[in-house]
Amino acid sequence: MVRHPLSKRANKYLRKFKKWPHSPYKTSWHHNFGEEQAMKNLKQATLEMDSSQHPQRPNLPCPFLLSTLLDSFKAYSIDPTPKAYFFVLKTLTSTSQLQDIPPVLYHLEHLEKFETPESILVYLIRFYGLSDRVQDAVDLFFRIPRFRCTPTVCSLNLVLSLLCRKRDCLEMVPEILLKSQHMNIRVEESTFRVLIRALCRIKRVGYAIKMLNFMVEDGYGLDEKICSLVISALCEQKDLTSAEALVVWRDMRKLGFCPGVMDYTNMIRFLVKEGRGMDALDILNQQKQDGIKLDVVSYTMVLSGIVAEGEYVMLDELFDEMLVIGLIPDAYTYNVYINGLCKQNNVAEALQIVASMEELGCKPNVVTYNTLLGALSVAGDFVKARELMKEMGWKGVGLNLHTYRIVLDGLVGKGEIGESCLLLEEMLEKCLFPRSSTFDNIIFQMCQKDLFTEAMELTKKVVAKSFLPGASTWEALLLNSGSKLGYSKATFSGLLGPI
DNA sequence: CTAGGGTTAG
Repeated sequence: MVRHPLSKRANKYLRKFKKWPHSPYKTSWHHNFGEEQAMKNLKQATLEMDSSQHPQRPNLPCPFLLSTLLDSFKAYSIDPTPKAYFFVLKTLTSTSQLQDIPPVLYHLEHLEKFETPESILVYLIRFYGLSDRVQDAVDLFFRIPRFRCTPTVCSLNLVLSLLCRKRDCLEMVPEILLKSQHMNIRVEESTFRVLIRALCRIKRVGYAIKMLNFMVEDGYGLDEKICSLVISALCEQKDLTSAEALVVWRDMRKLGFCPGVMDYTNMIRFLVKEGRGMDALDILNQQKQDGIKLDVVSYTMVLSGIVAEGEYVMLDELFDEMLVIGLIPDAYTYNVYINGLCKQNNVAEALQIVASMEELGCKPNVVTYNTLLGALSVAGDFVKARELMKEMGWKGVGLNLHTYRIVLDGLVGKGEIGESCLLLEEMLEKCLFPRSSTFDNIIFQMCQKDLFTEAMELTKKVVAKSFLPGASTWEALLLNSGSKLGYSKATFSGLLGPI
């Protein structure tokens, strides 16, 4: 390019052709320059404010940062920009100078003319909401139009999710939804999602389901993720019954919801927990029909539900079915099945199953043994029970508190006081305590058999271990004491121990 | 890709 420096077409920005080629402050170049400088000054002032611990002046009509902002821009004869306001607001929030925010907003609302970007307001609303100033957040939301800003669904969704975080704010949701219509914000699918998610999170599943219905009524398609979310929340709460849950499940399926493995599992677990084993079985069958892979866990849950309902024919059928489709039962499954047999007083077969599970390389665990011991105790076969407890010992299956309590309760129930005392001694050595009613029962039976001294001795022993017998123990001892033994008050104060 | 999800007892 050939230059003609003296011609009229010379580069007008070259210094030697100045003065200012344009009136200052009118080129965008200058404007940008001014803005940059103003921002620089503002930021600089902010930094100095931090390092010099600028004193707080809470009642000042024009707080420090705001006046700095205004001054900085005035110095370059340009109007403050949204960006500058945003910067000031961010600084104020991150340095917790909340008292200075309202004046800034006042300025923004009344003294500026630009359309405030929604993002600035969204930022502040979120900040308010997350710092426990939900009312401020809501107020600001309603005030958005006054900043010459058209609120969108973003602001609405934000406010709604903030409200849903707190139970006591929840009742404001309908009002917001209503008013948002007057603000010309269109409720979108995303709004429903936000609401449903929030409601599920705070376990207001009933409302979540209502919202889901509204969503469908409004013609939005069923969202699989949202459905799963509702199902899992539904299965964790306890206000809605299993019957209601089944209705929700059925309706969703009618609308075309295709549940995934986790949905089936959640549903089954919930129904079983609610004692609806046969309903759980129904879900399991749906899963089978839908061609969704079944696993040991689902079968185990359903089996336990079926045992709880006493449907033993079904129990056998389902257990067989499980084997037929090639699933390998594990200890959990066997334990459920064994429990089923024990409930039918079929300890002999239960023991056979234990033997066969060992052959299959599935080791019985403490649950297995506890189940068996419970059944043996009910049957009064304490010889076998003792045998099993020994077996647990050499098989390395640790006896736990339940093990002892199960057998002890069995012994006491059958009036085997001698054996009871022996087992109780064993327990005390390991610092395992019986249920207090069990102990009361032992003492009561001893007193009935005139074993008053022994009862006293035993009570002393447990009290020494800081186990507190129930009222019945004291009652039994008192009723039987009077005439038979002369004892001093010291006996009882000794019993009560240092506690 | 796997782990986790599931069992007994007043």
